This record gives sequence, C-alpha cells and structure tokens, in this order.
Amino acid sequence: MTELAARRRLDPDARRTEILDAALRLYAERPYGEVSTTELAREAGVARALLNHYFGTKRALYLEALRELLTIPEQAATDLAGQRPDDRAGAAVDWFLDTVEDRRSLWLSVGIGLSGDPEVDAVVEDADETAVDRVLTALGRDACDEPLRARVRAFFGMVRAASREWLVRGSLDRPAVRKLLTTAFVTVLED
Amino acid sequence: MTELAARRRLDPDARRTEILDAALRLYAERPYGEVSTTELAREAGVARALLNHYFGTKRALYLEALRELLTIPEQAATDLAGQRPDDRAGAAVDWFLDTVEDRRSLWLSVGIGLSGDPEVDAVVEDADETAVDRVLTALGRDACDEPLRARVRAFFGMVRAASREWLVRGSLDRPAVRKLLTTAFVTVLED
DNA sequence: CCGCTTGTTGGCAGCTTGTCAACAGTGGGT
DNA sequence: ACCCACTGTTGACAAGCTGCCAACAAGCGG
Repeated sequence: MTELAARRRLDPDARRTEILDAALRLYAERPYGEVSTTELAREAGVARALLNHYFGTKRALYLEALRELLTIPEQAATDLAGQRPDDRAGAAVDWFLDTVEDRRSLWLSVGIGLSGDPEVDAVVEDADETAVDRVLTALGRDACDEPLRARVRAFFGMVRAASREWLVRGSLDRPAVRKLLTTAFVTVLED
Repeated sequence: MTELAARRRLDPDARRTEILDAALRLYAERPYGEVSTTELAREAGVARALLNHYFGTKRALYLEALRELLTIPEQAATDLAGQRPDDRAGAAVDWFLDTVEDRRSLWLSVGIGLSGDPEVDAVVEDADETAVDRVLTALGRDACDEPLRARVRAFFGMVRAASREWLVRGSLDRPAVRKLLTTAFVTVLED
C-alpha cells in the first residue's frame, strides 16, 4: 500500500508549490491546530524536515498557504466599468458571489473573518486591501478616500457572513443574498 | 518574589471561575495557540493537571472561556421598545456599539468572525443566535422568520468588521460607524 | 568517470499535553 | 479531641510535536 517513492530531486519552485498544494488540501478539511507537520509532510510525499527547509516554520507555511488561498484572480474585476452605472453595485456583488462560489470549499474552510492572531489577520487584511482597490477602481470611485475604503472593508464582513448563510447554512439562496448585499452595498457607497 | 502559596482547597465552582478568569486574561493578549497550559496554570495559581481535571482538555477550557466571553448581558436589549419606532434601528446599533466598546479588549482579542474550527464556530454561532433573538424581539419583529434571522446574522458580520475599523484601525469614528450600521441595518430589516 | 553543488533526509533535543497514582485539606462520626 | 473517609490538588511520567543539524545522494560541470 504505502509505496516509498524513490528520492526525487525537484526544482525548488516546483517543490514549494507541491508542498503548498498539499497544505491547502489538508487545511481544507481541518483547522491549523489539528494538522501536524508529520501529516503535511506525508501528504506532500516528503520528509518532514523539508517543510522547515522551505518555509522555516509550520506557522510560516500556513501563512503562505493562506495568502495563496486569499489571493483573488485579478482579471475578474475589470469588466465592471461597462455596466450601466446604476447597477454597477449589483455587478460588483455578482463578482463577489462568483469568486466565493468558485473557491467555495477552500474559502469556507479557512474560515471567515479575523482570527485574533496578528499574523493571520495581517494576511487577511492584506487580501482585503487589494480587493478594495479592485472594486473601487472598477467602480470608478476614488481609491484613496480612506473613510470610503473603511466602509467597504466593513461591508466585506457582511459579504463573508452572508456567503456563509448562503453556502453553509442554506438559509438564503443566491438571489436573496444578491439582493441583500446589493442594497447594503449601495448605502455603503453613498455617504 | 514568587511566593508559593499554601495549598488552598476551594469550592469547585470558585476554582472553575478562577481558572476561567485567568484564561480570559491570557487569551485577551495572545491567541489560543500561543498560550500553553503551563502559563494558564501559573496565571491561575494552580497545578497544570488541575486544568485537565476541571475542563478535560486545553481546547475545552478555551471553548468555555470563549463561551463566557461571548455571552452578552441580557438586560441591555430590553429598553429598545421605548424608543421612537422610526429610530429603533439606531437605538439597536447604539446597543451593539456600547457592548462592543464595553468588552473592547476581549472582544477584539478573540477575533472577529469564524475561525474554520467547527467547535469554535459552534460557540460563536450560538452566541449570535441569542443575540439575534434579543434584537428581533426587542424590535418587535418575528423572531421565527428564518430569512430575516439570516439577514441579521449577515449584518452582524458587518457589525464586527465595522467595529474593527473603529476600535483597531481608527479609520472611522463612532458617529460614522453608527450612521453606516444604522442605514445598513434598516435595509437589512426591510427586504 | 569524478567531484561539487545543493535538494533531501533521519535523528536528536526541547517543549507541550493528557493521565495517574499519591498527597493533603476538610468535615463528619465516635 | 481524635480518626477517617472524601475529594480537591499535585508531581511525575509517557506520548507526541516542532525546529535544527549533520549526513546522504541526485544531478550537472569538468
């Protein structure tokens, strides 16, 4: 059953991604604290010490995986400008929901919101920051308006919670979530 | 300096709360993974094995502390009914912000939103559920309207994120947060 | 074919958690 | 007042986990 593969010598980048993919696979099922480095190494088909060699520490590997997961594809938010101005908010919400649905399992597995761990929070906030940039520029709004950015970040909290209601609890269907988020988004963008 | 106090024999309930308080104190500063049972025991002035005796496992102790933290005082939400009907949402938001500000350090330390850990999430969701109950009944709305409940839970996600903008980043002041959340809450309540 | 660079590994040292038998307050019975 | 059972409390042990380091070997240049 357990074939011990011959010692493969890989390009460092390839090995890195192999390990990262394995980590994403495991963290998709269980939270950080319940996944040991031994398991991570086994899943990646690699010696445990190699994790430390590439990522330094177990936590660093987790943060890398998290960053990888939260990095949203750039192309998506470009075509909002073509929409009718009065429904750009709706189009933006559709974009949110599409990306969430696409990365469903991983997105939900990593949890929603901030963890209380400063380093983890930093990664999440970083991802939020770029998402705010993309959305505001796609909407043709001033991306340097700090209070506006803050309101959008607050709105993201609602996006996460609403996605959870939709995908996990099933208490809202997609049209309901869309309507809820769109109206909320409009109010957020105004004042 | 380090006085080794004589072995005190306490009522189990008293000892439990002593340990829980110590745990809350530590978890207010550092996340779960960075607090060892040795530290928890030292902070509580107790042998490490006693933690296991009372709570079984380190994780169980954490969950207890979390539940304790998230349990909101009941009295607060009762006086909403007296408000002018058209500003009940604003009064509810004030109530949110008061409780958040009151428990500031602990609330923020525990993080915002869900963690990906099923057990932790269960505790958080449980607390949310009772909060939804209190708010809806205080507003005179149907507390059994499941889609409405879902929308309020989604709104809570925004409350958390907005509180963070206010208390941690300082990107919004209290009036701004109040206005943002109030208008959003109104739209959430309508649909 | 040899040897060097470097990707890769096994094993060690320190620390953490859960368990268990033993210790010691505390109150009741004589 | 003494003893004894009850049980709150503790020290020590075993298993597991993480980070580190010296050693091994795969591939490439000579």
